[in-house]
Amino acid sequence: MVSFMKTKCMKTVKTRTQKKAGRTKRKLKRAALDVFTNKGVDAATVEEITEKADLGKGTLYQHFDDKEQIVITLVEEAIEHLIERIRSYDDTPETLEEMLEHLLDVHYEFSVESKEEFLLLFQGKLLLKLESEATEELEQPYIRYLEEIESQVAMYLSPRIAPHKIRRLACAVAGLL
Amino acid sequence: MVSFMKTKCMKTVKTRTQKKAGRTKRKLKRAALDVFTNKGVDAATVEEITEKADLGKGTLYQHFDDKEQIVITLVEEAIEHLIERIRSYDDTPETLEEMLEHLLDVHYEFSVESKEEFLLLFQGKLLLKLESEATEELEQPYIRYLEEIESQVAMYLSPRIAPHKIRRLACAVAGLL
DNA sequence: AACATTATTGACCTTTTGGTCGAATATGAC
DNA sequence: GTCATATTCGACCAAAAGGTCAATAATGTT
Repeated sequence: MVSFMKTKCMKTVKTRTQKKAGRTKRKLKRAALDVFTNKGVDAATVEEITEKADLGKGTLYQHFDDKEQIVITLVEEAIEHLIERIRSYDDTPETLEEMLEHLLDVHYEFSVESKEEFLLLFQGKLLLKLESEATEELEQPYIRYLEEIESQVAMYLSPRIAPHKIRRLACAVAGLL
Repeated sequence: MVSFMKTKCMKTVKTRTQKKAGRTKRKLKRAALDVFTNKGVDAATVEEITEKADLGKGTLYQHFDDKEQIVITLVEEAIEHLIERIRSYDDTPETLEEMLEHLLDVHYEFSVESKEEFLLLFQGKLLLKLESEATEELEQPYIRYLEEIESQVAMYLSPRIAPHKIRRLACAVAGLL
């Protein structure tokens, strides 16, 4: 019998093994990001990743269900970082122009300061299939990201503008089209 | 003993089998382009291609050495088409501005009218590795393409401008950066 | 220290896939 | 028609890669 609760969210209370597991997971993500950006997601192999992380192959499957899951995790995190940047500005943009400038600046900065995440996000086929129908798991973060841009931009636009036009504008800003 | 020459370049003189072989090769290229743009070059399989072309697997290897060769062939052809477009303008650009406008127009048109070739060319990792050292077989057509743009643009620029700046401009025009 | 729990490992299995090859078919020369 | 040549085919092979698991090591609890 276990006699205590798993206090899931109290970050500070972490046993040593949990910390180690955390470090391992981070090492895996680092290595995976590296391999993915260098060889492409499809061409990258699980063993390359674990080898680069200096870990056994099985370890990866302790932390992620499968190869796709680690891709999804990395994409989600990268999108999260991008959105954080989008939401934080030194001084609030007053006009649509200023807002667009802000968005473009953010993307440029991101591509420089987080080059690998940037490469991961805008690698290959994914982006160009957003128009299509299937809402696969991998596409969801991209959609979240577009919606974020849309909501930011929409504030400066007349409510009469058709949603699909806003979407197009968002795509253009994101460089997805 | 064979009693006649293979007249390699006289296009019009084609035996029926040669014509059929040509059709087959074209079917393969069509199918490959299709699969590559939909699933990505790495994820695409040879059997998907031959199946889509409604041909046996071995047939592909009759016409191409291996999977990479068919990729290279398609990339080369696409680049060739792009370069053809770049070289042909209704009226010769007079200024640098007009030249740049022409180049951008061409790229846009190409992305619309030859969507699949466009997607193939600007898919994934390839483009972003041009800065690096290795002159792999696949990168050569891209370099040819950049050099074409450079030469077109250079005509309008002072000869004092550093080559690497011209290269940068070419990259920007091509959308490679 | 003794036992329980969790993390890690790498040999192993299975599926996928690039590539081969001899048989079969179609075409060309005579 | 007959033989030679070129093309096509798909069963087959070997290598690569995703994923599993029983054994091992590390950590936590009493």
